[in-house]
Amino acid sequence: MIDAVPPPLRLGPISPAAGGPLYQQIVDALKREVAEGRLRPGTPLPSFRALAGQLLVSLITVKRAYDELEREGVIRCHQGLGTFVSEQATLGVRSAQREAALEALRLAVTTGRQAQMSDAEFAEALRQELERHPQN
Amino acid sequence: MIDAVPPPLRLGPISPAAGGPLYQQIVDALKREVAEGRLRPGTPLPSFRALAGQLLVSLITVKRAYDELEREGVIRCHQGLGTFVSEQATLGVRSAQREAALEALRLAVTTGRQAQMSDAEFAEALRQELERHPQN
Amino acid sequence: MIDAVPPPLRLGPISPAAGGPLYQQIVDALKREVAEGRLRPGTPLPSFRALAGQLLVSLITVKRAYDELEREGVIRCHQGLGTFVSEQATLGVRSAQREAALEALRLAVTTGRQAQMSDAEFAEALRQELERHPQN
Amino acid sequence: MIDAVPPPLRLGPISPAAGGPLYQQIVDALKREVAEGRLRPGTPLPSFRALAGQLLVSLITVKRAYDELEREGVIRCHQGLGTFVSEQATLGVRSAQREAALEALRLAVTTGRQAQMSDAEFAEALRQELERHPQN
DNA sequence: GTGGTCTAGACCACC
DNA sequence: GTGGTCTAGACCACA
Repeated sequence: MIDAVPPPLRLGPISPAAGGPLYQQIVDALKREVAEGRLRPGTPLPSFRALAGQLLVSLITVKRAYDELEREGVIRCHQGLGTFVSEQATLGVRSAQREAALEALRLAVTTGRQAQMSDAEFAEALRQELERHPQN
Repeated sequence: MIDAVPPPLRLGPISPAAGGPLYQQIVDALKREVAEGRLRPGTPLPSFRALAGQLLVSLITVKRAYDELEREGVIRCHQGLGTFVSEQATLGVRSAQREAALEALRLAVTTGRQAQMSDAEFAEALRQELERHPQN
Repeated sequence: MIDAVPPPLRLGPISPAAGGPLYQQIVDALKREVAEGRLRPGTPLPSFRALAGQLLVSLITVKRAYDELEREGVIRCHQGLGTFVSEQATLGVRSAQREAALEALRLAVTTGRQAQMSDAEFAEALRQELERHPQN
Repeated sequence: MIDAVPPPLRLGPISPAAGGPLYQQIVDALKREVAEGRLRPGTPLPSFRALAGQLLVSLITVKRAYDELEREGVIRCHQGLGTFVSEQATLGVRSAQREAALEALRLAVTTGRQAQMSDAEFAEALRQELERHPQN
């Protein structure tokens, strides 16, 4: 019996119109796949060329995204073998996302307090957002 | 008896190291002063040259910040007269800050949900942040 | 029987908030008085000081406005005697305003044509405006 | 067969003598190209450096014009990629030009009425102008 | 190569 | 004095 082939990587469209740098959009999309469990440790990633073709971006943009992800310990690039999701990827990414979420929440509070937002308003706003994004 | 003059504007230090563009830091600092009521409608702002000297940035950088603030309706620049906080400044800035806070909260939720954060964790994190920044 | 005293000059408020330069606002306001017949040739104008006090602007701003009006032949300044509406003022101002109106209309047409406005749209817009400003 | 390339951008001469600020002249010229359909959504614009060279103005002046156009939603600037006419550009510019035309017409009427211009005179002047600028 | 930011300094119009 | 515009040139981030 051979290993089950992982489903092909399906990332959202990468576009300059979306705001941020292209390489950052790729980084975020891949982190999201890892955090939500669709990309498991050990899974091989597409080659630079394959992903560049799939996302319609330049090769060096993909290279930069992979560099960033390797720097953060999410993936491992092995010369000649290919690129793989690292073993600690899921935990690492999740704790990083967690920290990012807390940071955003911190920003929300400092900004809202400047505009005199009350505890109740914050609580209500949070409740609404959580409802809109139910836990998996 | 002498005329009451507004207390001298005291902005936090502006530094290239602090992340964003210098002019944006100035914009944010001034918006904060307005939102929190320390800078009231009608108050004269320092001249370009004065603020540039005080913050140790270029005159052009101050100009750019003032331009942005005038575009957003926070201040009014009058050639030959000076620059003043506009009448609707406080309300406008506060509602904009409110919207920005909600946006940040939205980001916190989408990011945290990717890392499987539960409703309880969000609520607890919010509670802590609100405690750290009590309402004025 | 003595000459009827002209009614005191009553100009709209002059304010930096209105957009243009202060001196220009004064020039326009006085031209309007002349064009509409409330200021007749020979009528004496307030002194620099009087008008500056009345409009709450600086003396040199009034000076600049009077200079401009004299340059255009609307008023005559006589050292020691005072300032008076010139004899040809009404006709001159009216023909100048006429020309300005035509110029604005020209601009309206070139601008609107760029946005593909039709003859009918222009005619209808003109009709509405004329209704809103009936002839005296 | 080679790819179709858009015809090179041909803007009228930009000159300090023409009245307004240089950057505003550039803004207006580009809006005109968009409004009249010669510049379609998605079309790439010349780079800052290229346009600065072509118009014989400073790079910064072009930058300022592009900034203004991006703020108004007419173009999109993408770091590293270039600058493009935005998707909603044509509609947006046309409705803005329309509004500007109505505003100019409003000014024409208020100014002309001060000089006692009659309905008939306005109508005749409009007729002449429309003849001089026939609809495309 | 592209656009994004910052600097130093000039000249002008307005008050 | 004020703000408004323009220039020449630098450095950085992105593709």
